[in-house]
Amino acid sequence: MEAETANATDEYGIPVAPGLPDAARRKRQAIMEAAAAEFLAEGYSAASMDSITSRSGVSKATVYKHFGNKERLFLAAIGGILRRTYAGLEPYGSTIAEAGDLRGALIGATRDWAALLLRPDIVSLRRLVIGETDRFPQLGRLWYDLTYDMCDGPLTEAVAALGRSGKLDVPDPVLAVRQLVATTVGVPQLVHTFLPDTETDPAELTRVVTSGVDLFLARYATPTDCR
Amino acid sequence: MEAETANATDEYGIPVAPGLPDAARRKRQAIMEAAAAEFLAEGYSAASMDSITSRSGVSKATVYKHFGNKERLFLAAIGGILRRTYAGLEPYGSTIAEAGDLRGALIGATRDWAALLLRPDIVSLRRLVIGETDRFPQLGRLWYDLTYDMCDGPLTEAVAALGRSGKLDVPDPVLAVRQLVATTVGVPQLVHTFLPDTETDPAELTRVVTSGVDLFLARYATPTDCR
DNA sequence: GTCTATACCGCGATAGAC
DNA sequence: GTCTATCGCGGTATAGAC
Repeated sequence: MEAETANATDEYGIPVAPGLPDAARRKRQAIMEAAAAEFLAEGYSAASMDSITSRSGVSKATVYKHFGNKERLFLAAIGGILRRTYAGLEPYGSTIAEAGDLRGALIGATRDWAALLLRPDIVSLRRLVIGETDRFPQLGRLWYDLTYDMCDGPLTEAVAALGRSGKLDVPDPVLAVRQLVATTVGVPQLVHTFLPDTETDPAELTRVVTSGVDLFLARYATPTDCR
Repeated sequence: MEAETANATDEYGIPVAPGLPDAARRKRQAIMEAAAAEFLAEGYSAASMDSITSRSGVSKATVYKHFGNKERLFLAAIGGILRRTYAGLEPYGSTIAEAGDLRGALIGATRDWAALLLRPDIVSLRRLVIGETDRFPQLGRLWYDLTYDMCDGPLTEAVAALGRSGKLDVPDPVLAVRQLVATTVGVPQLVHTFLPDTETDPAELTRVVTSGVDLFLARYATPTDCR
């Protein structure tokens, strides 16, 4: 049996910090930040615990006291970044069901969401999670769930509500939202995923997202007139 | 200056085999296959040259004679798989412009393309390429170009032709095809990317792809009647 | 809890005989 | 071209003093 300090995990199997003295907490935080930078730059296997140690300014033994081994440090660092990235966000779609201008609201929400996912640091984080999904399925599941909770879920809720009130004609709200996200966010994201130096300027992003929303509405909007 | 045998590359910077004796070619092939299996299972950094050596049944020195170093072996093995995977395929979309049943042709083409990209070995290969794109941008570029040449390019050609002949109303054929691919292939692909043990049965795939094609046609098909 | 010093191993790559 | 044997480095993880 090992010390519980190094073994507490959440429902994804990602390490969490129990109650600790203040000085220890600050060091733990420094280690996590150094680890995140190293893992993002090098990937899991190529990252070195020595490098993380010197980046964080503590000794190697301290790193191992806190996290036990490299795998747990990886999960704590990347899982932490993931959580922090999404923690400050307003769930998208929460205001869409009540919006007077549905088309404008959809464009705004998907553009914001796309702008976040196209940020270079998020693109790199996403590449890392995808690349390590075979070894660390918890991270893939965490990414998927966070994305669902912050984006697809609320949007599905809103689309279903609009369906009930007759403003949209959506036989399958879940699928419809996945299509909406794919035609808006997914289109530029595919390029950024494979071509590292791609940049999408805001005007082009707006154009793509707008076209995607119009595609969505052409199929799912309730016909209002016919001339 | 090193021997040219170990340094010939194609336009992506991926090693290619020059003219070699037959026995050497067979060993080279065995090394490439062992390397592909090892890299796919372990990723680049965690893969071991010793393991590749013993898998392939030749000595380590022979591996280095043929490929020079680990990076070049990785590029040759993964680039080779990529090329071989796509080499036997009929480019999608080539028959779409002339098809009598446009909707059926689009459903067939996107379903076939999706079925290929959802194969577990292709999903793993894609994860590997994405995960190593920062370190090996040639592979990301190669994947992107192959995908374009086999799928998006021909489809764009067909859609543009259908636009010229008045059967579709597409102001931007390039964007329209990216949207079509996103709503069909991209929707199930996203799940498979992050959740390793996902399976999509053929009926569900057909349902998703059909819905995506109908979404596409709702916006871009030329209106025929209005009741 | 934190440090320094180190054990121990597997890695990529090479030398030299054949 | 191919082999066996080995080098030297950097990896994760730990022991023991404070």
